[in-house]
Amino acid sequence: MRTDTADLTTRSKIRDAAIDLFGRHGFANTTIRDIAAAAQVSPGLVIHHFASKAGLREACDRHILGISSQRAVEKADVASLQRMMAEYLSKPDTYMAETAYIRQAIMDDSALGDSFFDALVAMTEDMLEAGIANGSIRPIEDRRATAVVLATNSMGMLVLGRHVARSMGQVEFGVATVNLLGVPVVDLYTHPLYADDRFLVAARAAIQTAAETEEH
Amino acid sequence: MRTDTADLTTRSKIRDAAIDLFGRHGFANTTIRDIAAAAQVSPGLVIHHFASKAGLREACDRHILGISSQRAVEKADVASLQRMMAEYLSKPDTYMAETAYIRQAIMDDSALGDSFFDALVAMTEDMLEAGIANGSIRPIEDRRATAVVLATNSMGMLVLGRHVARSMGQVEFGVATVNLLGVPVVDLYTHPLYADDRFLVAARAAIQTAAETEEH
DNA sequence: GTCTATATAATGATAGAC
DNA sequence: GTCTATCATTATATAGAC
Repeated sequence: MRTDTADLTTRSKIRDAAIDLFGRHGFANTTIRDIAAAAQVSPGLVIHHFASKAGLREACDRHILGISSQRAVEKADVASLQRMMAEYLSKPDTYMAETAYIRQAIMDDSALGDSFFDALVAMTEDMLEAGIANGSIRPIEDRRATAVVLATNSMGMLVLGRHVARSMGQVEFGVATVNLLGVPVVDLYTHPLYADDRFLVAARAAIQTAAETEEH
Repeated sequence: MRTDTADLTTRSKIRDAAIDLFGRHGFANTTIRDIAAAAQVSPGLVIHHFASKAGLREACDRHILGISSQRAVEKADVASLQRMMAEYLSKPDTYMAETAYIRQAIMDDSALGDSFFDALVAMTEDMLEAGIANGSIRPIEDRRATAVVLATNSMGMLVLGRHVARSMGQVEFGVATVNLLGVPVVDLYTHPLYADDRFLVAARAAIQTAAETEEH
């Protein structure tokens, strides 16, 4: 029981087909002909509506940014993040194309990808501050850098989804993969990986040395 | 004082130019003409040596795989990994093209990218086992899944390097970025992020629920 | 708004001279 | 081995009919 694209305007039908194909195969590997075929219109009509392939991409970017920032209005705390995560995973069809498109935008040199990553870092930093304030998260020295690392870890899971799934013996990244990795991920943030601080001491020393070498 | 490409055969000069451009702009965004121009030869000669663009890519893949597996002969323990890391970071020019190429291979649907990621996971799992055995790493329940998560975190930093650098106010990912993030990364593996295990308990419960819903 | 037909450009690949 | 010239294909984009 899906609404599909029956009630959409032709313009948005083309745009949605483009989002789907750009997200699955990347911008460079997708042709206007592919998009026209998927939207069941002529190639000329695609240009008629969006002027150029670049214009079509911009329209896709704007649309994705719109529906996402609309969703980001919700509070950015851990609980709502988990709710969003669950929502995403429970309705793959709805969010799959959107997620894949964002993934490609982050891998390409795209302004949309930049703003998404930046937003994730900002959100992570806020959650860090809030968590430290309410005692659920340990006080962190370098909160900015830690937020960047945490955001990178999250986004890396999305970008590398194909590899992650394969490594866990799955055909594609999905609910099953998350069920396999969810606990190990949280476990790594709950119990230290290293038995003692020898690696941290070594890292501090290495960077100290690097800094001194830098300034002679 | 660089050796540059003066003493290389024309064939390898073309191949190196291809590795550079494929790594920087991706396979689909690089034309044979671009490569020919970079190698200062005619487009026809590129085809003469490699038969097709796909053939050229295979040659690049083989070459990268060759020099990397040659390097992987070295012991895969934490110390030599850190030495390799330092080596990479101290000689950017030498390894930059290679690293960028591997990064693209991992983002593309490429057999080379697959084997690299798989190798990283295997190496990580070995280091996990060894570290647990010698007491430097805490005993881990699901070692496979944890190795996948750790490998994803590492690889994510490489794939998302551009974003990481930008988030830390740098123009490109390099030694300076690593100096900023090295300690926070190791710190996260040394001290738990969460103050208690409430999130772990919640994650276990959520996955338990998901599993029960699955089987009704 | 939508289509067909076509112009124009870029690209991968071929052929043959040197 | 290397180049120039060219082909064949594919792509974006335009023009004009309906």
